[in-house]
Amino acid sequence: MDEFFAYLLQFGSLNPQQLALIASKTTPLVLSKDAYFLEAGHVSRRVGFLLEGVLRICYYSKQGDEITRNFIDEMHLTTDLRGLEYGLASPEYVQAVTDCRLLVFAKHDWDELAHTIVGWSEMVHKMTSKHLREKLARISPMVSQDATTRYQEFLDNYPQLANRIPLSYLASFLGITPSSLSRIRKNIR
Amino acid sequence: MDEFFAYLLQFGSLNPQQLALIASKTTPLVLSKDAYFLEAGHVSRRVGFLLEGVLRICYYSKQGDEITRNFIDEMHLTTDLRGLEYGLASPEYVQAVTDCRLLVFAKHDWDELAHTIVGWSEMVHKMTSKHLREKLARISPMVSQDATTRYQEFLDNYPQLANRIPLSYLASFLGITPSSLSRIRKNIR
DNA sequence: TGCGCTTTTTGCCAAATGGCAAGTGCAAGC
DNA sequence: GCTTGCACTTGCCATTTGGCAAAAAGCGCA
Repeated sequence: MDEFFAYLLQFGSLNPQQLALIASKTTPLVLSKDAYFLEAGHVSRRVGFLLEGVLRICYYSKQGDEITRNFIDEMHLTTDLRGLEYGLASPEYVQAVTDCRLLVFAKHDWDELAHTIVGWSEMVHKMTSKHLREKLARISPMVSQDATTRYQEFLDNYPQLANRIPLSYLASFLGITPSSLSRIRKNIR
Repeated sequence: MDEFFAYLLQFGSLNPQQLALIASKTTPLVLSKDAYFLEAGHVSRRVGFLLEGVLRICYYSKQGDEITRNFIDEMHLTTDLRGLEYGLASPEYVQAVTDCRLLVFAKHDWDELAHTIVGWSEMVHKMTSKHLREKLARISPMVSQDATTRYQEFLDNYPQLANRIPLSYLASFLGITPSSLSRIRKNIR
């Protein structure tokens, strides 16, 4: 829980009462490897904070290929804004890559905090936009880089992740085939 | 100005007085082709709404190559959130690809609207997150697609843009060389 | 331990893309 | 009409990456 408080306090100040209120709205959730936190076609009505483990976001392309679009690692929030803000079904899956522990808010509680905690929606705004900006900043350069550079940047961005993720997921995230990633790894050694 | 009002009203309701107040804070700005709306190293303290023309966001890679990261077309906002929200210098340029007409807010006025118009910061939040989510949704698939598919998706996403943008900028945006884009165009014909 | 399954590595060849340089086309200015 | 500059196209060849299949390695489980 302390880790979650530390995360929140990046985005504004909260007194102990407020932190306690926030904590009282969370439910612990354990996901086994390969279990889904969110399935495509469903409306996400919750917000998760990942205490331990790795999640991935994936979808199926028109050609039917499964594509891993993003990884979520410890101490980050995960939700589907389409569901949370607009009540729309998610086109993507959120799946546990390893066993995971999360703290989960129901949408209702998450939204209600805005009425109880002054500045809460401001903080949520900052979390959302920081999160989106960081994703964008990581993905944008990938378009103009070759596969080896993309892999090395991934290692820089997520040093603690590479050895916990199956090669096939990582290859898909990098936009290359598993064979190519395997060869790239060999060349780097 | 009506186009700008229509844009704003996507994100919440505003009465005529409020619209008039907002309008009174804008300054028209004309940019000639190739002029900069924002230069790397500077702190952006304004928000622009593009009435006419095309802008691009670009930067220089470590290798010194100029890379076009994004295009902004009519009826969209442009700013640098690092400057606006955190007072940080922009690492990127915002340059006019064609002659442009904009409406511009000074940061001070933009922020002040939050005190005068109930729900303004909420609206700004929605604009920001919608904008970021859309960019992300367009860029993400590009990583896993081949160059031809990326080009065709670009045509779908920005049908009115392709013929107004120099081939070299578009190639850079797509992460390929101008020669390759030229060949792709030939193959599609 | 040994079996069956999945994941990763490797080899072989084809296709896509890059690098570079020369050629073409078009528009502005003289 | 000619020249000049710039953007785009094309040709040639090297490199990267993909597709496919087989081999090897890892892993759970009886």
